Amino acid sequence: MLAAAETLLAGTTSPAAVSMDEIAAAAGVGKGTLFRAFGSRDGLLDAVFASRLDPLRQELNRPGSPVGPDVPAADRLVGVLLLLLDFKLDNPRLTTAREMNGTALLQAPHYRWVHRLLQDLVAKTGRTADSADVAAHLLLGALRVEVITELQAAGMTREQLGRYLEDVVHRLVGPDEH
Amino acid sequence: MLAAAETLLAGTTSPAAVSMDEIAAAAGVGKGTLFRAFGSRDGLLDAVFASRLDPLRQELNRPGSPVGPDVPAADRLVGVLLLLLDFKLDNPRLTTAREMNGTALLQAPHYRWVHRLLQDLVAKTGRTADSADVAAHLLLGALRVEVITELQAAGMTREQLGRYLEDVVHRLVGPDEH
DNA sequence: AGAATTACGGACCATGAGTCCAGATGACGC
DNA sequence: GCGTCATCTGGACTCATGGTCCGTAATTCT
Repeated sequence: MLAAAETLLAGTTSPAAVSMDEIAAAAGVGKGTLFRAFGSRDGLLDAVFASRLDPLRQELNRPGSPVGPDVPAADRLVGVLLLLLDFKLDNPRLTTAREMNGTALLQAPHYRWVHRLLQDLVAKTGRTADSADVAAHLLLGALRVEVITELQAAGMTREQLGRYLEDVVHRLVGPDEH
Repeated sequence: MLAAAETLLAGTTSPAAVSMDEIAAAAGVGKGTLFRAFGSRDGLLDAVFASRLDPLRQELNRPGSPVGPDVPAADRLVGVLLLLLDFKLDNPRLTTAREMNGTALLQAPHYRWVHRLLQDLVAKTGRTADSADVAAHLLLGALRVEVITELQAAGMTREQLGRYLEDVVHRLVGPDEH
């Protein structure tokens, strides 16, 4: 089912228009089964998302990786963000489906997870928890598909996007001043 | 009709659940009329938004106002953002209705308008047009209802939000470095 | 093998955006 | 004042979609 959903989402220009009926049909399964397994459309989307995000999670835990647990916070932060950028560039439809679907994005499990990670990393660069909280939201805001898409449409390349992201990080994560 | 829509939106905790039927009924008008006047749900929402935003627009054009056309860009920028913050704090439901309704927020007329304004102001503080474009998106990202709501829920007061916003501006709008 | 429990699928329901047309309302000429 | 024509209006209707429900099939247990 996850695979079917993923394929369908990737193959349309308007992921919001992919219905649960279609996904069920494509997965060769009844609608009831789909809902029993995932609870709701959001649940399904989250599950697809989680499965896609898994390699990234692994990479973050693998000691020795360029974004592994031992890397200094500042570098790791940049690394993670660039990885997320790549993820969004590689899975635009899926991300769109999740980010543009009305329901509270900030409550979604993967958002909370990434936010937490970023918050910790930012905090380690010398900011209070509160201020790191805010900064993490801002960094994630900078990565919204809508924004990225818009910038791409305006002619920015992947590399330029990466550079702009790094710039944002540097501006945003300096130590508190007051 | 605008007034009816506004009232209904303000009076519910889940603005997404306010239907066009309800609005039509509350306005004492047929659904057909509603759609003829605004084209679609989005159109109506935009219209309500625009009407609410009008005083703010006026203030921006009034010479002598603290955010008027003659104020130095850096100050004006902060002023405008604080005004927008106030607006969102004062109209949380309306803003939620518009920001959380799936359809491309960045294409909405008011978003484009504010973005343009911010971009110009940022550019005047010594950044290239491209970089100002990005910065403007980030600033608006910092003002998303979802984020603001979350921070409020975490216990931040209006004043703290204002201060955090100012901090973001200062971090974000310095001159380009590379 | 037969009973009991669980899982399945797709018909069914509820809701809400957007359409459409029969009739009301108003403008205009006589 | 009245008939005709054009325009506008309201709400019944269509259609799409998320989510539920239940008869039946599969599976497990004895």
